[in-house]
Amino acid sequence: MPHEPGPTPAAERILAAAKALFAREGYASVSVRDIAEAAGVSKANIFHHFASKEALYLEVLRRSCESARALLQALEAEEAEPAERLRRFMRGDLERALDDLDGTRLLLAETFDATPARARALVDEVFGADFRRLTGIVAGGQRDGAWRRDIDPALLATLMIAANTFFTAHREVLRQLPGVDFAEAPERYADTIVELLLDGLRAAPSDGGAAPAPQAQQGDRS
Amino acid sequence: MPHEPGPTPAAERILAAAKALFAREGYASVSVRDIAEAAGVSKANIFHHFASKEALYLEVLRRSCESARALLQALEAEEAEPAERLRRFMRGDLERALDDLDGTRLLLAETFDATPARARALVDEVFGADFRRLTGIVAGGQRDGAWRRDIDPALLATLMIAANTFFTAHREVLRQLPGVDFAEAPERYADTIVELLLDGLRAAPSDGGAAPAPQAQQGDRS
DNA sequence: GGGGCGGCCGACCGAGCGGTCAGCGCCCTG
DNA sequence: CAGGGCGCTGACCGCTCGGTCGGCCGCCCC
Repeated sequence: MPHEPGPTPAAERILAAAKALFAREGYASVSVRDIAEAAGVSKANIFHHFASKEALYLEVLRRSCESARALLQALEAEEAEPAERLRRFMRGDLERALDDLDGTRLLLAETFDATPARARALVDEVFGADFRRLTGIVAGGQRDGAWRRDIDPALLATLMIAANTFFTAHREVLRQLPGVDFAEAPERYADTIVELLLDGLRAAPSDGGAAPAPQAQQGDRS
Repeated sequence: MPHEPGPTPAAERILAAAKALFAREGYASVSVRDIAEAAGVSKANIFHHFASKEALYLEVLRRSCESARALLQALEAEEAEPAERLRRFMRGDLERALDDLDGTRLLLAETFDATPARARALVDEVFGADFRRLTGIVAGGQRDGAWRRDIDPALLATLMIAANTFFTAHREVLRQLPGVDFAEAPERYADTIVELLLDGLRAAPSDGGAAPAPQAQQGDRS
């Protein structure tokens, strides 16, 4: 190529240092001086490449969003039966989250207690499409007749995402919890959960005193 | 009582304001001036009651820990069959988390990416006992013979906690996700998840190509 | 009624913050 | 080889940060 330098090497180092620091310490706890030192550049150079600390943060976030979205979309290109697709999604999603821990933590911190506008933006740009695909897999299994239809696909998708999010965000707690031996075995964690959910999904459509009926049996204790 | 004033009313207002601000904005983003203004006191008065900003934060955190632990222990005093105990735990835990949203967010932020020492302290003081109780309920159901024994009780407990944590921490995202109609119905969310897990638990001990066997079938793609 | 004491305040401090600016040197072009 | 632009820097700016200090004011005990 002729002369398409793109971001300077120094700019890349700034982005990398900023990503690590923002993910580990949080936006407000990191100073531009910290980032400059970690990247081995002068503070002024950071403002030469980025308009402000916030603009730098947003660029870091944008890249993390883009990479997460790309990896998520690359997941599961081939066709397979619904159970297998669920298994692959769960494994792949968790593996991706752990591979880019800093990026994942950035996104998690962003969705944690986000404003409605922020949440909508993140859903539209990053999570929405994959969540839809996940619910689509479940709905497909239900249409096949293999799975019960009284479980909301969105709820099952949420449960799977919740499991992976928890593993990623609170892994250190998992390591300390009594009786937990899977903190270092994410694949076993993912697989076991999917199998458990799959068995729940294959059960009969809930005859007992469960929570199937849309009637409001909801008694808030008043 | 004669003269046991305890914390001054102003000190209580400071604690309340600090809790709300720390929970919503994060420790580093909140200044002592912000807290003073929100509490309607002078900044100097804050340092009159608390040695430092960090000491104030720790006191807020200590109170939130204590209250969470007390409410969790109050859950489920009466005996019941395992399934019902699981149901009550799930509902109660989620209700408590949402009732004291600020306190819950404080704890969640603390466990998010915590250092090992911090994680251990929080497990020892707050979560450990309840996690043990939850795994105990599951193990009891397995001993009864009602539930399959190839599911790790700790994993099921983790999954339940993960579901509640996710609902609490990322509720705004839930509201924006396509096809999600339970963002405003925490009790339905909790109940449906428990029923799904219960059905998975009642299934046969996993004959297929599941993830039961302790053999390492783990192939990381290398 | 006088005195002490604890809750509380306004004013102030040094440090560190995000951000600016004039200028230096390298490299590419004419 | 002259010149201009760009990547980059050290020094500097105004401001806000967490924290301190001397003193006021009202209550309670003698």
